[in-house]
Amino acid sequence: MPERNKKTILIYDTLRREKREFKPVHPNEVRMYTCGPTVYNYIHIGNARPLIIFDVIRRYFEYLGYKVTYVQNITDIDDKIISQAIEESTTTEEIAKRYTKYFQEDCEKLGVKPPTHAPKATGYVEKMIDLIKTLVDKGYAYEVEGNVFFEVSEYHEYGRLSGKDLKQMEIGERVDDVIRGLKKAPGDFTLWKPAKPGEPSWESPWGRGRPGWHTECVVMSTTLLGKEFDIHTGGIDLIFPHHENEIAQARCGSDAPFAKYWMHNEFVNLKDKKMAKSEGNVILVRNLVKEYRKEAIRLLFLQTHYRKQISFSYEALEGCQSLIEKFKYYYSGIKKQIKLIQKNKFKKSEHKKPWWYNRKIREIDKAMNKDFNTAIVVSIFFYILYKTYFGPEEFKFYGKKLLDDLDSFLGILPRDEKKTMPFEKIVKNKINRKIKLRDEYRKNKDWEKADKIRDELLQMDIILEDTKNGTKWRIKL
RNA sequence: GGCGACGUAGCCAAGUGGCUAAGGCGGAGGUCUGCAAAACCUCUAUUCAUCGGUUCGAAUCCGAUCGUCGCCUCCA
Repeated sequence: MPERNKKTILIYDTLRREKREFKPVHPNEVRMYTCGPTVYNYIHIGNARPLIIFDVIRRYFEYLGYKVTYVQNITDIDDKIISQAIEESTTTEEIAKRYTKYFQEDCEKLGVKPPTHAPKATGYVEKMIDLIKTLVDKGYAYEVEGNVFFEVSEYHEYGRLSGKDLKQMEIGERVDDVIRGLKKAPGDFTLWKPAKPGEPSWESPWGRGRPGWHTECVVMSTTLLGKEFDIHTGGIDLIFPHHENEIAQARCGSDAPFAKYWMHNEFVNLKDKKMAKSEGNVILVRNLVKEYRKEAIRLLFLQTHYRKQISFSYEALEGCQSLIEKFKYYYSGIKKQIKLIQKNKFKKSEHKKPWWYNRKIREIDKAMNKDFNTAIVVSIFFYILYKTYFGPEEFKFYGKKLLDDLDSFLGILPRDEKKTMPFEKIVKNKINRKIKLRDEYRKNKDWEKADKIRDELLQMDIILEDTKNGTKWRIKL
């Protein structure tokens, strides 16, 4: 595919605070790492934003012809998992296993392509211990009573990513007083912590314990993607301390450059407050996908640039939903049109590229290559859809091709539903019987009874449309 | 207290120095229809939070003011 614009992609890099030209570490390859979930709970639509936006960016690179290796970790050992296990009176393994499954199901329901690798933290503990050992040996970390802390003042670039000056910072209130007493400086962060009796733990030079919060991402990203890889992504809240601490460990642990570009998405707000488990104002993906199509949810996020806050509202989502309904109408219309003209007079060779074909490709590239402006791409998508549907016959084929190409990374085109399930056949017959009955009433101009049937079906989310070719029905999306 | 982002129609949102300020949702009117639904056509910001400044020219640059949000603490 298009060699065309590979060299001109601009990515806003959080580290440098500017848009930088994307130059892959390995030619024609993109290696990306995203911080995945801690699996102790269901994900909400705030979590869905990075999943969707980085899925689109990943697929855009693939669309351009890059070989993409995409790694997203699963944090399956953590304080929150332990407390959730206690709450549900079960094991941490059980909790992690269950919520990993739920997470992957939710991703699928959002149309997110599975990552190339989905490593689990518990599979990399040995390597984490190695890294921590190295950091201790090099003098960047110190051990106190079974804890190992990273000594932030030893790394002179600490604070560069987040733009923080350690001296100006207020140190968190919630840090355990005991832990605080052990640290040399309040900003030092935990690399290894001793396990309490009954907690999952691993043997280490500092006694039985488990790794801190930030080491796993360093180890897994560099193991699977190399000491230097292209893009590291995550939510804006991860900049500090998580990503800052990753950089510190990676750079001090080896002379590796680590991630070349840092991308961060802005938040989803609900009533002007960020959506977060800690705020208690979450809307779960699990519930949302029952009512709304995944294409609508994706569209909602793609209509806004990823570095801008989104204020979530059902009103906006409803709007996306009805737009998806339109997409379906146009797209299946185009497919029917093509079938028809191919059956009649057209041969494949007679299909022509529309006059706007190359222009639109250029516009798409321009928008995407300028730090992934998906909002513009979506508007171009409308244009192509309308132009193809209403345009002349010879343009239909290439118009559709362009739509398919675009949708290979947007994922907003509703495809045909899955094959009919047996029980659906029964339902269909029932609906058809009702429609037949209603037709009788309509013939006799018994509008009251006819409308009653229509209302009944509407109650079941069945919308009737009286057309010249008889009554058609469709399911309310 | 330190650092950062944002404020464009009823709503979502693009545009960041120069053609009449994209696009979508919603709304209004029309065509069609038994009435609807769907579809199609038309309309829907003299103005970009406010006030100053720079400029031949600003939503776009600079300054001030007001407002909203985020990070500094587990969080996408």
